[in-house]
Amino acid sequence: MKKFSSRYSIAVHILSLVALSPTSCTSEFIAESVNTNPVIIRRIIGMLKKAGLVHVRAGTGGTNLQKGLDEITLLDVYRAVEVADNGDIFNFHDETNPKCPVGANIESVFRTKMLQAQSAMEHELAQVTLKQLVSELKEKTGSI
Amino acid sequence: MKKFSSRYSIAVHILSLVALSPTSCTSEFIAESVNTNPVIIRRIIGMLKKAGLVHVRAGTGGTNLQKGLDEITLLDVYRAVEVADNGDIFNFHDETNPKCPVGANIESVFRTKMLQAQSAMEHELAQVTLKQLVSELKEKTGSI
DNA sequence: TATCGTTGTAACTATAATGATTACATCGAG
DNA sequence: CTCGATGTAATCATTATAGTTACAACGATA
Repeated sequence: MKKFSSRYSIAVHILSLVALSPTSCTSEFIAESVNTNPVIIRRIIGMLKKAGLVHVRAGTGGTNLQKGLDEITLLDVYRAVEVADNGDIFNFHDETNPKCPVGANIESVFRTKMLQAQSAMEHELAQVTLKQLVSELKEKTGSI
Repeated sequence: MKKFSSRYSIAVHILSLVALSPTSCTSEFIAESVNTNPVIIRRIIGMLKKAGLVHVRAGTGGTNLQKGLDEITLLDVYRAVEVADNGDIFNFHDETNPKCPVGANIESVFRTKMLQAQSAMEHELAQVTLKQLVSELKEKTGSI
């Protein structure tokens, strides 16, 4: 089955690194920690920038948080890099047969349930701030 | 972003149709309601069969529920047609740099949060039985 | 037993998202 | 002006999905 892209985990990685790093974070530097290509990093940073989560110094280089660590939740990051047009994570088979009573009405009934499930997931993501995450990260690493 | 496949909505459609239809449901018949190819239907029915949700009469044709309507939840259907190997819906960027304190530990911290979010979603799906869904469907259609 | 409709699958195609990479224009401090 | 960094387009390989054709196997029944 298709999962969420790894963009999300990379985005969280980037933000954690930016939060913890005393030095300026270039895409090259971040790419080394993530172990991927700098362009991948720049693309994701572009999304985070568009969402107002980070500020990037073009030309001279370097990324910084634009909000406090406790003002950014995992839901914010999720929405910045994963969410499609309408935000739904479930697909529906369009164009069911309108002549069939089931085909004509199943989608709206099913969609309601799916939106509830998605809300539950997003609610959970909204509970976790980057501050918490980074704090747990610090515990794991001892200190940085 | 990539969403869940429409297999899930088709699977629910199939089960609702089988539950409501007084006549035997062939893949041809179901395909007409869903408005797709019979092979698509047979493929999904194959997954539902493997999960023990339906019984199929090969040769003579026709699909029936193998459990009571109130014994099948949306989570059961979800797992039958959508769940990958380990069941996780989130991807992680593997092979982060182990020399970087963040790269070495971010995944395990992040994964914990993601599994909580996924659990919340699945818990919501587990609350809805096909019986409820079909009952709401009946209300919508007046009667079938 | 032979027939006929149905299921179960394999094989193939088109489409789309992802992740990686190269290339290059643009930015901005020194 | 120069140099390093960002922003972004273009390309490629890989993978999942959805649809389609084709056909073997099944099983009731005439």
